[in-house]
Amino acid sequence: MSLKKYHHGDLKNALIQAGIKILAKEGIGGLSLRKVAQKAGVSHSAPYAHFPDKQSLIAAISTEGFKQLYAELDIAVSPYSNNPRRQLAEGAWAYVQFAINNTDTFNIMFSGVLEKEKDYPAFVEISRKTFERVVDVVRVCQEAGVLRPAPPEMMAISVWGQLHGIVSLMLEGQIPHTVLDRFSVREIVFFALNQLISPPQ
Amino acid sequence: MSLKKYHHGDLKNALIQAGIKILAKEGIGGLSLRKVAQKAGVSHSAPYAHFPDKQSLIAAISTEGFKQLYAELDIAVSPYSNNPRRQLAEGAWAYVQFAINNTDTFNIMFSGVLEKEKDYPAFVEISRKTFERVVDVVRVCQEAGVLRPAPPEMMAISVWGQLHGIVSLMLEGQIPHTVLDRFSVREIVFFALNQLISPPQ
DNA sequence: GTCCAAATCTTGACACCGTCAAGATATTGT
DNA sequence: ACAATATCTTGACGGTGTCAAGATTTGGAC
Repeated sequence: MSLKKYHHGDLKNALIQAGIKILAKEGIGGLSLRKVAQKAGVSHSAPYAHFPDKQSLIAAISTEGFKQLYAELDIAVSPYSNNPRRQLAEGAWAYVQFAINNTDTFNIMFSGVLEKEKDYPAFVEISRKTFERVVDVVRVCQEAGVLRPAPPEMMAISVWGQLHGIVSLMLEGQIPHTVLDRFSVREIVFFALNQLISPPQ
Repeated sequence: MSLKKYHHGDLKNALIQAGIKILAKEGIGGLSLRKVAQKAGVSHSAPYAHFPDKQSLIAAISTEGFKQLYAELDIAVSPYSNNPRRQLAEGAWAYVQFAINNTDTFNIMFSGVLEKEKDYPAFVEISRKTFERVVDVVRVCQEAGVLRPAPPEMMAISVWGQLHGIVSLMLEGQIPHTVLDRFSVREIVFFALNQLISPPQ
């Protein structure tokens, strides 16, 4: 945590950043501890001073991804705190954008690459916090009649699940091109979201 | 394709079956070509006579998974061809059951493990066929007024995405236990699905 | 039936990987 | 100043995907 440099400086963060870059450039398959170490300019087993194993580095990268996702959701949503419908739409679109613009990070966060998430408190915490944020938006929407009355967590899972499912299938190439030729991603996403939303007025 | 045995017998299928077993027992992390070869009783590079690389074996396993998923969907849906609402419900639940009962196969099929799906025609074909089946069910539901009028492919993506997203988040441990304590998986799934369905009558 | 080309499988090697042990080096607290 | 600790290096281990070379089996042409 100190700003002062010793052997390397803040190697722990350097490793995380190197990992994020490699992930973005070469995908999950190209992400190895040894490559991360090399990119940070240290020997192949230097990372073991900061991470007990590869899973732990992956957990740190995933946690960073969640922090970024949370931040982007917050930025998208905050300006419209008095317009629940708009807030939901902007948040939803921000989620989709994040997934598309950070495919591999998104995959590492949500695709079973991290095997025992509950072992990593920071990951659990930011993931819980993100879900709470979604629940809050959903609750406001319900109070404004934009979403139907129901337990807000339940409705939040419907909304989040809807977005998450569609964008996952899209990234996986499971949406046939016969569909993608006729409709834009935006149309698909908002058509689905609108199924959950009560008609205006 | 011949039923006759030569060196091993139908090694290609034996490798796929061995892979499926290892996948179910040890997860994706435990799936290696060498282990698959050993389980099939051949040397470590025998698989290269049938699969150009590991991705290709994974594609074959994924394809097998899709065939099973298609079969289970079909079995669940067929008995109710004159009851669209029931058909949708049974199909949806079958999808969720498949994901829960075959976590790792499901992950290999949908979680970016297979990197260039379009290179594997059999995979593309069964995946397309499965989507078409969903579209058919959706279309019937629309004609019966169970689902709202819209381009059927669009509505199919909404339904499939909804289910896929919820079950993915669940498998990933992203649904907080505070929610899982209060609601069963069945309640969560059908609450979400009901958001998409027009009220009866 | 014989023989040859192709398919199938084995052996051995290579570079890369995650991980660990032993030791070197720098930092921190006393 | 020194001892305890954190950090990093070197070197090793078994496991991995992949390839090349060669052995073995098969199926078809004659």
